[in-house]
Amino acid sequence: MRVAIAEDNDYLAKSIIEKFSIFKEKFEIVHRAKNGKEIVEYVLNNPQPDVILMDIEMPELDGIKATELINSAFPELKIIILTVFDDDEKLFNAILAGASGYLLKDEPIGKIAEGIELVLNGGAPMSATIASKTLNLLKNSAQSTNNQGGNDFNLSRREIEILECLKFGYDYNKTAEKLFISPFTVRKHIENIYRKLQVNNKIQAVQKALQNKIIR
Amino acid sequence: MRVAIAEDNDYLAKSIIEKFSIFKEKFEIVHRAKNGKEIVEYVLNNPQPDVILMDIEMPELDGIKATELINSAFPELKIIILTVFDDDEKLFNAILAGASGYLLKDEPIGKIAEGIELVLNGGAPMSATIASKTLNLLKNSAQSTNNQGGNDFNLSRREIEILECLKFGYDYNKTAEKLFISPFTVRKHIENIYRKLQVNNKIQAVQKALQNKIIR
DNA sequence: TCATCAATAAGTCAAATGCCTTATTTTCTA
DNA sequence: TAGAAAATAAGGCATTTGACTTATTGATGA
Repeated sequence: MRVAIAEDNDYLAKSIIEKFSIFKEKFEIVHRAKNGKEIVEYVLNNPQPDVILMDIEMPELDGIKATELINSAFPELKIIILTVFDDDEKLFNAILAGASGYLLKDEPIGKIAEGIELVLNGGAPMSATIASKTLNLLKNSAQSTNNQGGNDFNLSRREIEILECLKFGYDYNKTAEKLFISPFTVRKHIENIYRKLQVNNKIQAVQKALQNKIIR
Repeated sequence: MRVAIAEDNDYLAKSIIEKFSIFKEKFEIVHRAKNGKEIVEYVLNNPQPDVILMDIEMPELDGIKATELINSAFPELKIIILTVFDDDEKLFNAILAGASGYLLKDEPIGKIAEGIELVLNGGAPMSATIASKTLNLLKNSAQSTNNQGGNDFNLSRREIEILECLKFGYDYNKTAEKLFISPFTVRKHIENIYRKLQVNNKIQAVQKALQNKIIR
C-alpha cells in the first residue's frame, strides 16, 4: 500500500516514517510533503498513493483545505487526518472536506497502521475521543432545527452583565467602574460565575457563555 | 464492570453471555432482558449497570426507543447498540436516541469487550462500516454555508496555534505542554500576538481572533 | 415571618499574567 | 548567500487574577 504524508514538522514526520519501517512489507511511504500545497502538487503530478496521512496546521495551505482540493479531484483517494487538535470545529471541517478518518498524533503507530488498512476497506479510523465527538456533532447538527440554544446555568442578571464586561477584556476595576460597584463585588460575582459554569478562568467563562448563548 | 444485555434472541443472548465468561474478571453480566420494556424496567428498579448492550429489533419496545428512554432518565449510563442492522436510518436514530457506540454482531467478542472499556473512558466504539457511515451522515446533514471575511493581521502559523490554545482557557504552562515548547516561548508569542492585534490581554486577543475568523 | 438568596463590600495570599530585556537557532527569501 | 523574519528560551518585576474567608443589606418566597 502506497502512503503519502503531509506534515510540516520535520521531527514528527521523520519519526512517523521511521516507525513505519516496521511495516515495510505492507506500507510504502511514497512521499513526504511539508505543507498542503506540496501534497496537492504531488498527487496532481505523480501516480496516486492509496492513502494520505494529513496534518492540519501547515503553512501555505492547511490540511483541511488540501483535503478539500484532493477529495474533489480524486474522491477515491483516502485521506486520514493526523493531528494533535481534537476540537469540534476542526473535526467538523475535516469531515466536510472529505476526510475518511481522523487520528490523534498520540496514537501508537500500530493504531495508525490499522487505520490505513481500515480506510482501504471502507472503514473510518477514529481515535476514541474523536468518535465520541463525531456522534455528538451528528446529534447536535440534526437537532439544530428545534434548538433554542443552551443552558442558562441559573446565572443572575447581574452575573450576565459581568460576563458582558469580561467579554470586552475588562479587568475587575474597569468592570466595577462600568457597573458602578466595588471591584471586590465584581470579584465575588466572577467567583460565583465560575462555580455555576464550572470553569476557572475568564476566558473559559466567556467561551462557555458564548457557546450557551448566555451572551452574544 | 457491570454489563446488561437487551437481546430477544435466546440463542444469541446465551452465546454472547457465554463468550463473555472469558472476561469474567473484568465484566459481570448483571442482567439479560428479552426486550426493550424489560431493560427499561430493569434499570428503573435495580442498581445501575455501567453499560448496556442493546439490540435494535425487539418486541414490545425496540432498542432505539429503549435507548431514548434510558438515556433521558440516566444520561451517565452508556448504551452500546449491538445489532446486525447497519442501515443509515437505524444508525441515525440510534445516535439521536443517545447511544454511545454502535457495533455489529459479527464483531469478535474481543472487539465488543474493547468497546465496553472504550465507552467507559469517554470513547465511542464503532464498527468500521458504521464509523464510515457516521461521517457521511454528518457530512450530508450539514452542507454548510461557509463564508470568509476578516483580516489575518499577519499572524504567523504558530501564533494562530497559540490562539487556539488560549481559546480553551489554557494557561502558559498548559499551552506550552500542548505545543511541545517552553512556557517562556509561549509568553513571547502571546506578546507578539497582543502587538499585532493591538490588544493587551488574553480575552481581547481571543475575541478579536474569533471576530476576524482567525480562529473559530 | 423566617429563611434563602442575590448583591454588596473587604480582606489574604499564592499563582498567573502583562510588559520588559536579552540572546540563540531555524527558516525563508531577496 | 546574506539578511530578515520567526521561533525558541530565559529571567525580572509590578499588576492582575483566582481561590479562599467573613459580613451586611435587601428582596423573594414558602
